[in-house]
Amino acid sequence: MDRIFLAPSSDEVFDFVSREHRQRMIIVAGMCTVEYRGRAFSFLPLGERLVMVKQDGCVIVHRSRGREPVNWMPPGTRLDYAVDDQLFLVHCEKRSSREKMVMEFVEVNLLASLLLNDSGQQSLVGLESDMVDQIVEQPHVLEDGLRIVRREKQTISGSIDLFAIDRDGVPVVVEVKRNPPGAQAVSQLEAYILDFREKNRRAVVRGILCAPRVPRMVRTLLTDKGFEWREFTPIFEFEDGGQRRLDEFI
Amino acid sequence: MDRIFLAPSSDEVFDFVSREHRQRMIIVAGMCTVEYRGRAFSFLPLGERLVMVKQDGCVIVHRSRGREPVNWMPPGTRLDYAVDDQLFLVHCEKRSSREKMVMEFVEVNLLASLLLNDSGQQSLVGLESDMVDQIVEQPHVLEDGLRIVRREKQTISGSIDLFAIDRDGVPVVVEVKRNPPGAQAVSQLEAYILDFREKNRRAVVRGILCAPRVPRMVRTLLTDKGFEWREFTPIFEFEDGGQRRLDEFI
DNA sequence: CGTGCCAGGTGCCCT
DNA sequence: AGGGCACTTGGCACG
Repeated sequence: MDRIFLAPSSDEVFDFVSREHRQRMIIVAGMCTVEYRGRAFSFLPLGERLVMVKQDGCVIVHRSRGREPVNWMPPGTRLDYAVDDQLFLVHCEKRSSREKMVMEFVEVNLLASLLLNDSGQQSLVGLESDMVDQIVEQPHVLEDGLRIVRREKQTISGSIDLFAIDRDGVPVVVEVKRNPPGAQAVSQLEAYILDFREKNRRAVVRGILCAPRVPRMVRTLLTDKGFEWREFTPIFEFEDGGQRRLDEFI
Repeated sequence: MDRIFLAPSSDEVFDFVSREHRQRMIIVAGMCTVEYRGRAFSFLPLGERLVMVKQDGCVIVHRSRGREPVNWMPPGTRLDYAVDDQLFLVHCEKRSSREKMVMEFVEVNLLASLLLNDSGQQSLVGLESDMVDQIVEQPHVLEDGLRIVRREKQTISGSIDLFAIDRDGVPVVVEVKRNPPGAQAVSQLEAYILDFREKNRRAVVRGILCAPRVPRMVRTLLTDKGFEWREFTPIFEFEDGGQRRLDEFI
């Protein structure tokens, strides 16, 4: 099922990866250098890393710490393997995005291939879209009498999350943030509003920033610019019928 | 050096990880479910995945495709291993960020530990800061007679990349983007400008958006709002003395 | 600690 | 293919 080498020679590595490439996920751990040229330029001097080569052509280089790979290539990358002067070489190139990565292995400690049979779909709730869903279903969480007119309304300055009409018939632009917003969210809202007024001859329009928590600084900024804010923590439903707030920890 | 098990029993897995935990990076490949509760809620049904547990306490779950892990826990996560009813269980919890991940292994195909000796520093050029460096050194790439006054100037609406004075003594706000900017970058610039005028009694001030490429739509938006744009592709120098433009592919 | 912002961001969905 | 935007964004620098 799974195939493994411990401390293989460069030739053994070459034979192995040539046989397994794009058939299985390949794992190579060893002492190497990594050079990248494309969207930026980087060089990683000699050291021991773990490399994954997936069947979709993406390459991921991990160091001993951190969630993020130190180097990588996106899915669709073309790989060429070679042995030169006892070094095991991996040339990665993606022409469409014009980028390239080269790894030179001085030594390979672990070499393995895996066939991961994995077709299940991950369920995921608690995203901003779930939050918007809830506001659409129950607009009163923002304020009584609010009527949602449109979702994801396109404007020249970007798209706004919700466009609504309040109980007095005044249009309302609503920007929803799942995470505590910064000044940037206010700028975004302001741009929408200015744009709306521009296009509608200085019509009266309200702007609301909605998030589970709105930092004090942002509140001040909103108030200064004549906008409003709402704090709203959504409640999520699960397949088992349970409900849970996003800020509950279990 | 590196330690490996093929198709170990749950008890063997438990003994192995208990011994290696935080001593070496641990790799577990096998059939499992993954549940996450924290910043969101997710469930991944039974399937074969590759899991890395690093010494800094981060956990990374990879599927057969894609650069991104399907599940993960950040550095600093506390792990508990257990065997229950032939299942190998991994409980991951990070109290500071109130999140939790649970993996249940029905079967483990590959189990390994790695001691990655890796101390070298990665060099990386081509970032936005490198681009700003170049403008500071040679302001004429933006326009003749421009004098850079400040870098990373703080404003209430965020920080601006460069603050300068043009040949006529008019203040200039410069926003630098490494990647093609969107409408958001214009909003950001606009917020700075509005803020500046507010604080300086409607003083005359110019706004420039500088990027290697400025999309047509963004140009229009900038022009509408009375701002300017510059296209500027930086040239990077390497330790070997070579120079290269970021848009050159080799 | 939080706050702000870049990233070789990645991935998804839209036109 | 390109634009726009959320992300369990991650990571770092700074107050």
